[in-house]
Amino acid sequence: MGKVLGVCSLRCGAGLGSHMQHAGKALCLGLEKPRAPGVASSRHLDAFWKLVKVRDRIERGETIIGPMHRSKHLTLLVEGVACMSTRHEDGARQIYAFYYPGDFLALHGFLMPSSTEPLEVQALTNCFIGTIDRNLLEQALQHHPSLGQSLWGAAMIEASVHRQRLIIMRRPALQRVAHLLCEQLARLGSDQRLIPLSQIEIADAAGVSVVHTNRVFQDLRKLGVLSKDRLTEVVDKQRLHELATFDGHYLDAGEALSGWDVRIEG
Amino acid sequence: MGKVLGVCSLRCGAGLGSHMQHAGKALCLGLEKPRAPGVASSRHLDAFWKLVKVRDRIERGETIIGPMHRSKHLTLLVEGVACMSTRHEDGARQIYAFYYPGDFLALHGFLMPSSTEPLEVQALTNCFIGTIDRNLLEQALQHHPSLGQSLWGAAMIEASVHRQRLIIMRRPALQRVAHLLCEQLARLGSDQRLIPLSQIEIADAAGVSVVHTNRVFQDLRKLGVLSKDRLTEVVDKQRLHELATFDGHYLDAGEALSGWDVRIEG
DNA sequence: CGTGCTGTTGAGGACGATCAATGACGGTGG
DNA sequence: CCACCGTCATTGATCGTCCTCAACAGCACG
Repeated sequence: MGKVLGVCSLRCGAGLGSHMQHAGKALCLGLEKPRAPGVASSRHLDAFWKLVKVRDRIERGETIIGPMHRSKHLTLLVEGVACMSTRHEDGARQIYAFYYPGDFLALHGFLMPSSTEPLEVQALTNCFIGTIDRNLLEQALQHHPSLGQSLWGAAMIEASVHRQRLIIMRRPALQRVAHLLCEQLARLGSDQRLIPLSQIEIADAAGVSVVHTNRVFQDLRKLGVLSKDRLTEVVDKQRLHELATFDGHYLDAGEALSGWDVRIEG
Repeated sequence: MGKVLGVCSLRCGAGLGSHMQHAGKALCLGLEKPRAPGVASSRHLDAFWKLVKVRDRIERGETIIGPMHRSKHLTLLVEGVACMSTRHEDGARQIYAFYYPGDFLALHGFLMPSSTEPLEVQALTNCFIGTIDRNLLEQALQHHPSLGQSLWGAAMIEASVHRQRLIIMRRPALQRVAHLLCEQLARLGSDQRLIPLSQIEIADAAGVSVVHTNRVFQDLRKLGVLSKDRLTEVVDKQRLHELATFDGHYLDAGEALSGWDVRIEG
């Protein structure tokens, strides 16, 4: 079996296939609409999408956005998988969030350019990223104020995800991993069962050692939740949700921020 | 460590005797001038402060803001100590943040009224709270746009605090507790050495059992960091910072959000 | 065919949870 | 003033989860 890495899915555009394949092959053939966490599709997004220009191809393992990044543009993941992380002083990697096609990268870093947090966005597979110039975004936001709501909503959801993770950090490793898997399924889309992450990456995000993560995987396989092969494939989503006591509401922006209008001054 | 302004903070004026004491006694005697992150000039804050009306006295242990709170007003802690928390299904309490006089309570809940997170703000001592009506706030924000930046900046700092806590959750208990104490010192102010929290509350926030928290306290006392009496009193702040590898930058709003303007529509 | 990354398995040990009981302190009512 | 009570702090003992170290197997890639 091929590696899981390199697989990405498209669930933004309606007609786009979301087939899984392996290793290093870039499969996303196009991306019609951006998908930020919590940003439901709307007519404004069409206008938004026109602002995006594909800028760069990023090799797997490279840093997309560095620690002291003061962005004059907003970065968007067009294709591939990435994560936001920091390094502990002992070298261990703390992963805060995974990003999939359509996600804004380090949104809070764009909204708060002066943040001194040593955050880093790293490509977990070969990626394509798009950028939106700050000036262009400014204009768009003036025409479509609700777009700003979406931006802020997405940032607030990032915070919700962090809070949620604080909760499960106090639970045993199996539930921690299970919850993380649930979250990825929810982010990836309804019919997605294959999670494009390695055990190492899941371990770094769940705060569990790689060895123990592997044992948890085996437990989950015995429970009939994960498939037997080397892939991270969920075969019993219902059971997984039960094990994790997962409630995906915290990922919904819903009508978040309704009534608010965000715009950019000069 | 420059300006450590705290989370969601409209902090008391500097000259005010806001000395805290141990569990049970709420001693903040007054609150004259608010202070908010990211706003150098205080003329906006004066206008802001006039909107606040003291509404209620909250008894220790009571809930200030319930889980499904859809606020038509913004709540502000005038006096006392409070915390934002959730309950685990087993009854354990997860504390996300402590609030001190001048802090906004559950700011994200105000910015995202539709959030379904079961968050709760609870009074840890007898408290006085103030409220700002949403309509009034709306008007004020239109006259003083930078206030909106402050609101959003404070919300983003809440997220930073959560992220930071995710980092230290992977470190041993002593450093976890030490870091939490550092954070409280930074939030309380420069000269404050007495932390108005019980070991139980610190345990619930640090994710350590109460028993083990007590043992950590004793270790910290042997290290000469905490005083010998039953109070949570820091006598060697420098050493505490070293133990925790604390860097308070993540609490700075700095010039966050400069260039942004937030206002409220209807 | 080596090299590197990921996944897998075993053994030993540390950290911290849990249970249980006691001490210290403040407040309350008799 | 004293007995009683509730909350918080403290201590000991036991046990489980999970980390660490170490080695090896499978697979992709040059």
